[in-house]
Amino acid sequence: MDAIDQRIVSCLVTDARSSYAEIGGAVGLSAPAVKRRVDKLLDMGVLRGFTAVVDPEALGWGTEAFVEVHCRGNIPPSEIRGRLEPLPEVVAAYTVSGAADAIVHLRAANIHHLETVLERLRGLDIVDRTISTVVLSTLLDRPPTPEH
Amino acid sequence: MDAIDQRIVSCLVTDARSSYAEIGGAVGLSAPAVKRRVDKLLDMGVLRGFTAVVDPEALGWGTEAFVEVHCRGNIPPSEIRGRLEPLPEVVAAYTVSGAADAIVHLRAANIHHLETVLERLRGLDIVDRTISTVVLSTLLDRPPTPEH
DNA sequence: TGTGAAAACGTCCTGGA
DNA sequence: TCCAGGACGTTTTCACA
Repeated sequence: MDAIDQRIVSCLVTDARSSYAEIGGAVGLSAPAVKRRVDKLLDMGVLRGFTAVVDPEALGWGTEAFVEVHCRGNIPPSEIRGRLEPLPEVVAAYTVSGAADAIVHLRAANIHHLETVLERLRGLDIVDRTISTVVLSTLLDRPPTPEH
Repeated sequence: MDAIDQRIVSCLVTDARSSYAEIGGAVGLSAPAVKRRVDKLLDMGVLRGFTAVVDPEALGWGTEAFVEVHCRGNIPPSEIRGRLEPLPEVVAAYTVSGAADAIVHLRAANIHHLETVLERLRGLDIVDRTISTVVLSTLLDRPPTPEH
């Protein structure tokens, strides 16, 4: 993972469908050399894959919320994960420091759908109570880059 | 935006570097037909682009936090955005309902780096106070899919 | 790591349902 | 209007130096 690898990752984060020749031109390497490095980065797990960036609004996921989840008793993270994974509206979830056991990032079609999801979340027997924060607008959303 | 478009988007979310022929095989269309639909989806803004999924740990961004930001007085969202955008450690930011003016998602190299970033955040003249929640582990992290 | 060749792919254009 | 098929230039992907 040297400086050239970092620049290759930057290129792919900017556009995952750019050709090896293009990337090579940007970093000063031939296309096969770039491919070998990309394969290695995938193998090492630095690159996990390539995905399309979609507009959630256009797909009918216009409403977002962050939910602090407080669990009953001592629930291991794997248990929380197992309960959240079947809910398609959960796009991300974290265990956190502080009073809450987890922060859950939800995406729903609208406020009504969000309410239904929150009810299902509260209905889980591991969940004691939840504190919801509805997202009004997204100010910023960008992928992490290799350079600081 | 019909059922075939949704499946094309799903394919691209799963692997943004798959070929048009591969996608065509999955959805029952020829490669040129898939390309035309992808071009249209890009044009409509449903697809915003294609990016590499990187492992933040591998890039030296091992520490994450969510920060509730409370501003002084009435600050418009565009002003908040403008102040957060220059900070590379801010990976996402939202205006939200409730007492806080914004929720900021931070990524830092380590706890010490995180502390520095929090200080810079608190140093902004628009910021009154902040409440930080450090992420201990990521339970789930997945892109939004077209189907419910 | 770069070079070169073969196979696969992207990207047009044209005909047909 | 939207799709399949074909042609041509490009890219991927290998072997070898």
